[in-house]
Amino acid sequence: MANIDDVAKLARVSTATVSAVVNGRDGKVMPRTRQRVLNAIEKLGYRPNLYARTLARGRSRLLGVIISDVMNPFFAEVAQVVQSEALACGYNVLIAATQFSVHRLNDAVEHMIGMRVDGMVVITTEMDEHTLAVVRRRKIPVVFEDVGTTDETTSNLRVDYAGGIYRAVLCLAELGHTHILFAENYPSITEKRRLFSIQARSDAFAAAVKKFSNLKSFTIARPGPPFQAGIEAAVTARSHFDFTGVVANCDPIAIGMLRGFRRSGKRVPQDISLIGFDNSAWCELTEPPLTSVDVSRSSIGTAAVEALVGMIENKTPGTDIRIETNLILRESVGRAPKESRVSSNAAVELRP
Amino acid sequence: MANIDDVAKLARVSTATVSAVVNGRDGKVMPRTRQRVLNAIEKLGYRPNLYARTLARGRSRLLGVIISDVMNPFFAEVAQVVQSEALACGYNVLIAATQFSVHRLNDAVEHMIGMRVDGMVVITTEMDEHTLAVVRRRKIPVVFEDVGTTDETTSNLRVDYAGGIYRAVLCLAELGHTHILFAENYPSITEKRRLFSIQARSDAFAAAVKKFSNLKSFTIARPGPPFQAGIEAAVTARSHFDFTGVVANCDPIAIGMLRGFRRSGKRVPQDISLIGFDNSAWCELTEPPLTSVDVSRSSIGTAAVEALVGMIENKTPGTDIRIETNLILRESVGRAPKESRVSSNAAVELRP
DNA sequence: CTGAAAGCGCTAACAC
DNA sequence: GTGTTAGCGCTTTCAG
Repeated sequence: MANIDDVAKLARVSTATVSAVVNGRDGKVMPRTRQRVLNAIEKLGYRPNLYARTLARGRSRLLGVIISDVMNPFFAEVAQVVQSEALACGYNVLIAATQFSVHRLNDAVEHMIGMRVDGMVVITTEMDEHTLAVVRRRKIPVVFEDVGTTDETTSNLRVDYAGGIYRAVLCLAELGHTHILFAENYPSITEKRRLFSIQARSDAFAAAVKKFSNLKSFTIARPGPPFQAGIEAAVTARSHFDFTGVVANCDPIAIGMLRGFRRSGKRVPQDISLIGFDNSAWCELTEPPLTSVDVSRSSIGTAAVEALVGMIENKTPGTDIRIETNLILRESVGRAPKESRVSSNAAVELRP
Repeated sequence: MANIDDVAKLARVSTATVSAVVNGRDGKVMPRTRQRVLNAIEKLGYRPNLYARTLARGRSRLLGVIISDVMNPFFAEVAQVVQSEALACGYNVLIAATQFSVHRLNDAVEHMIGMRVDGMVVITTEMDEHTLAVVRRRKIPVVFEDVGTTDETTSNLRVDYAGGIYRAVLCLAELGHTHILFAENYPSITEKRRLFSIQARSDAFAAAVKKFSNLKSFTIARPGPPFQAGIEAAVTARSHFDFTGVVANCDPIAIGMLRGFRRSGKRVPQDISLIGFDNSAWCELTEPPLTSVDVSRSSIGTAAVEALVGMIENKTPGTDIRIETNLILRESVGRAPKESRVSSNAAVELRP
């Protein structure tokens, strides 16, 4: 493949001139010369080698974004927004997915360091102290989501789970619901530990309910993938608890519950009001469309890039960045029905 | 940031030795020396500069994949599969999204050339002759989807739309449906041109129906985004055509129709059987779950990488690669109802 | 305005 | 086994 020397030779100029033309530092190049260079480039199909360029420049203007899974629309959208935002700031973006493996997280980080990224944003469900330490030590500006510490080169996105869940509960309360169920899942029978962001929602629910004196609350947790867990939760919960409002800790659970309720003859929203979490694209497609708590992916993306660029270019120290949440009203919520159902507290897996 | 010289100095060896250690060319390095080098690396936090490495090696072992949109699960999954498949073959992968813009397609291609990718797979809805020519001229191995030509360095993925649609029609016919509707959308009132892959499905439907002597078929096309178009199509179609089976040209349309039918009091599958196209994740979540034609994303990914690696490493000439499609049965299809509805052929936008 | 030349950090012969 | 060194292709002073 043709290189800068070939072009220089063909245009009968030096490589410096070619470089100037290629990088738009005109002004310093006579139009005639410039044209000769351009012709040579065209003729040879010359394209600068970006490795050589980056090496020579000593600066990558590259941002790394590490997410858990490209196929998850949440992560995909965040990556997307980071990318276009970064582009606007003159940075290119390198995307890596960990597939939820700590090992691949580590690989990704090492790769980004090798690529000399100027900064990175890590929005993953998994996290590794060691990996984190490596980044810290190098003082590479980095933005995490919901990770504890903050320092000179690390910022933190804090999603306002509490606010979102509170709004969901408030909404139900205002519609007259007094008995509210929180539905969640956990990985499997043997693995009950959950991600921080998932746990945070549980905690937020407990906290939200406390603020209302007249609310009775229940929690049901089922093992397995969220959609299945949701179906099961809907069926199980109805025979154990007395409730008319439900907050699910993610949309797939809510969608599963929608199916569970329908199959057991309960109508949403006439009999039961249902609220999901994440405001994913699915919410629009369900029947009825699902009310859900929105975590702005675009806020996450823009906030991350803003923080990153600040740390990179102005040495701004890392900060906590609050990410707002909002309740998006759709048709899955309605006034609480008049009559109440029989209550009974048998043994189901539930959380305090 | 520490470089190879720093490490060499600290370990009191030459850079060649450091390089040998870093690249696992042990055998040629005494364990003692090796250890010294490793210590130095650890102490300095040394990580090889990938740009310098690639430049020196003269080979990127990089594959580029260009898709239209990361947020679309179809593209995301293809990218995903290509990535892991490539990794298995010892290639890294660079992903770029065009957001359906020809301009960005071009940028992406230029960037990949700059990165000296060994080959690329381009699965986009948009396409540009000029861009294509640039790649051809450079003889960079490339895999396209549903693009006309094939040559020494370009292969083609051909999705078997005809087979998939045929199976859908066959399925309905076998269940006793004799009046079948094909539902599709087009960008907008002013822009009726559609993507090749979309048009191919229309054509496939027409062809499939011809194979059955007893089938009566209709087509309805509505402008706008598929989900909305689907809702509208369901409502409109029922007042104009007499049908019991529907094939939609993509899942969102089918999901929209599901809503449209429900709202107009028709039950799926009791009154109407409905089949989507793409077998997206949504199909599992609808009520009832949607029967759909599956285009194997993993086949696309693996086939693409296989073809690419063949062209790169063995100079295999480009070929056409057939991608199979399958009908995935779920609950949105059932036997045709006994009675038929009144028919009337008023003026709706339809396609031959 | 243009050219010569010194790196950027690493690899891979080729010596020793 | 280990060191020396000549590139890889581009950018960027610094002269002219």
